[in-house]
Amino acid sequence: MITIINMTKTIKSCSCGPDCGCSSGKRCSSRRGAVLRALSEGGPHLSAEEVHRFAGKIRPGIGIATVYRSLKCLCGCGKARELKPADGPAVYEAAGPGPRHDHLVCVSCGAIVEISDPAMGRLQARLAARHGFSPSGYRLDIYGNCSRCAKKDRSKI
Amino acid sequence: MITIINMTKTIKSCSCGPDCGCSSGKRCSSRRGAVLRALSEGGPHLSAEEVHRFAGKIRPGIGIATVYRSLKCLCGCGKARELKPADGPAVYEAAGPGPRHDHLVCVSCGAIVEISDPAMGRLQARLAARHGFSPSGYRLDIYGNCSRCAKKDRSKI
DNA sequence: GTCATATTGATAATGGTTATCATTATCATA
DNA sequence: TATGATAATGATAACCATTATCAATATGAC
Repeated sequence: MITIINMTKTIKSCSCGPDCGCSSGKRCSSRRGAVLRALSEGGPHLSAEEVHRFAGKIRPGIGIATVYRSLKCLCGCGKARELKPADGPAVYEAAGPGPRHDHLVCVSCGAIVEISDPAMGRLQARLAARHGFSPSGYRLDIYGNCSRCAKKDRSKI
Repeated sequence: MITIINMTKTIKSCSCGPDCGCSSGKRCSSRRGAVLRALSEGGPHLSAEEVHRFAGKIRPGIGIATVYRSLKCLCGCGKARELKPADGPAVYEAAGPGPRHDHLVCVSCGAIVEISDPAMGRLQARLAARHGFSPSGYRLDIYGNCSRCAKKDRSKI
């Protein structure tokens, strides 16, 4: 099920900056702003739990349900992205208007390295077009061993 | 947490064919064989629940816990792959030795189209190498609207 | 200020997945 | 073939991330 953000209503004035998610036709909310700030300042990849902790420092008393709702809203309007690791809870990252990035995921130590390559965007668009698809986004995760873990493994043998 | 398949013990004889997952140093099991068969015959993308239903026809009485365990085992030894959609339960697909494929995911109707492109494998290897990564696999999901849903959207406007 | 309604926090409910445990099946060895 | 070690199994309880509910509150158009 895909949640379609309501676009029929537009806010005329906004007191919490242009980044709180309210530009998508929702009411302006200081909590959503706190969630977005937590997302962009708290680290590259935060679980909902971690976002909750961090947002609680910015806006004390914020509830975990609100964090989940805000994350969903922010993902819906493109200001955040959700990543689902093979195990553990979903993690989130702020998604600015800049170039998007992909992930190298180390299966040994769990490290996630963000990478960016323009060729990937081109290839993805080409693949989609070939199948009559109108792409809105993509996600590339490369699994393997990071250099440190690969070295560790070699020394064990 | 990564589950490392025990490789210290090797089975000398196997009565259920080379595809049951036991070649990874585990005991041979007819249920695991049934899960793998369900996976390859039941459809391109099955949830654990669906695998359970299908495997139950092959090997009646198989438990849901066994299905989860078998799926994990098969994923661990490369005979299956786990996909985590943005919502809903994880789905699984058989992963033969043939060329791997990527996914076009329609965000309107939920359809998943499998695509395959050798350029993707090359690009992925290049990206990993650039960061000292030893890649073991990757996953590319492209989100957007399939041709039918895109057409439907246009007719609405 | 007033009204309609989106948002919120607390918390119960949900549901996919995993852990537990007693029993059974598998396989190497004698 | 019998035996012992132990992996696999089924039933089900437990886990836990996420969602639904609901009454109270905050927001924004007028």
